[in-house]
Amino acid sequence: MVSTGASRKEKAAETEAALKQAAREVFAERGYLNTKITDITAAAGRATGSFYNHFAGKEEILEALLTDMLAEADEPVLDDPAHESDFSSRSSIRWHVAAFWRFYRAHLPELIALKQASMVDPALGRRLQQIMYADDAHLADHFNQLPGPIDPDLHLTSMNALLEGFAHTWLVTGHPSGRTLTDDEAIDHLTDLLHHGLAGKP
Amino acid sequence: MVSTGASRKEKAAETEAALKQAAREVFAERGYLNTKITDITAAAGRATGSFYNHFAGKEEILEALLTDMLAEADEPVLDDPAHESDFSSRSSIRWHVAAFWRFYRAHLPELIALKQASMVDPALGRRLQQIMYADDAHLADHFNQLPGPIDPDLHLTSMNALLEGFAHTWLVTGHPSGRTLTDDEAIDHLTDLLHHGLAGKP
DNA sequence: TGATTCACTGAATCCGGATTCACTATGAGC
DNA sequence: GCTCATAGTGAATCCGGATTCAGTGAATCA
Repeated sequence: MVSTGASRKEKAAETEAALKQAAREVFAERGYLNTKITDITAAAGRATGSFYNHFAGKEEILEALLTDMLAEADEPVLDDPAHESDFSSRSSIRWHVAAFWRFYRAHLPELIALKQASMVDPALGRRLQQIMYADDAHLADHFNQLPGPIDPDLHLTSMNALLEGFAHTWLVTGHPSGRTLTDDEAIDHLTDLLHHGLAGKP
Repeated sequence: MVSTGASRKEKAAETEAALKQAAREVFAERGYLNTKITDITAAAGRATGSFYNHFAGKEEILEALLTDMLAEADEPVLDDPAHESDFSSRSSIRWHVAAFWRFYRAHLPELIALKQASMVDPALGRRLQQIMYADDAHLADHFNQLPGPIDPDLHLTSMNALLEGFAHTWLVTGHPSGRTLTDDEAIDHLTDLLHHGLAGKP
């Protein structure tokens, strides 16, 4: 089942890549907790035991996927260009929301898996989150630029809760009504809510 | 291990109650997915097999807990008295937030379990959510009273995401810093955010 | 009182899935 | 070409936990 005409290392790398890609697919399809090792190997077209030539277990392949994901992005979750470094204007809020939304959409499999794994094993979750949000501290600074008395801890957890929960509902589980959103609809809505609350544009 | 001097039905009811209470305790302590049937029976001081005299499995005891929870509350999640039936003023928003917060805090075990169960088994999740939020429709109506163009689906999922995610972080996993919040701090923060966005009180 | 039923009990059984490992095939080194 | 090292293979094994069930004793009923 392995393609031919490649060196040993090439083949090994190929298999590892196939396993990772297969893992992304099955994680997206049925979630992390519901996938068996054999689901991954089957999707990758390899034998069961082959998995263990590359990873110690499900946790490890998830870590590898998260590492890949972060390596691929310039900056972890919320990119932070100099020209959009605060939350005090609608456009800067929108910029952050859009960055989050695109990232979430592009990495559904990893983020679904991360969420499920964190849920079952809080210790693992903390470790993985630490990798993911290593630069939350940057964000906290930006909140300090907002007018009025601001509590960065509260604002940070609120934003995470809102963005992740909203994205999860619309991109992963799907809205009960079956309705779908365009990226712009979602981003605009979240931006408005963060900017001026339930009242919307003033 | 069963108390004496009771009729058969009384004893059975007593055992069932003990199992439910034990389930709440271990769900709160280690989560739904990580608890074994024997964890529940051990905590209840009963034998393993006793569990199956009352419930077909973990799913069923969770359903029973959710049913109890809802029966105990007058109205499901967000109570809705006539005098606070919209989201257009700060005080009405605060009222809803406070209702949610108290409910969440009072029913941590059930809500933790519900979240975990939903995560693994979307079909079960949908069924349970349907029980829980049967009256979401009421809320949607209230959003229509807000000024400006409002989209009830988006507002509803946003509020759920924000409130549940925030509550989960502070009441279940705990904030990474170890910091804790008083109920009023949490409720005020959420109210401000919903009312006027990141800018806080205008 | 004697017979019957019911809930409780916990050891035995069952089951799904993770992990291992003896074996095969092929590229690397000589 | 020959030997060694390595990745791949998948059936066998292992393991944790769910579920069962025959046995026990107390409440119910005649």
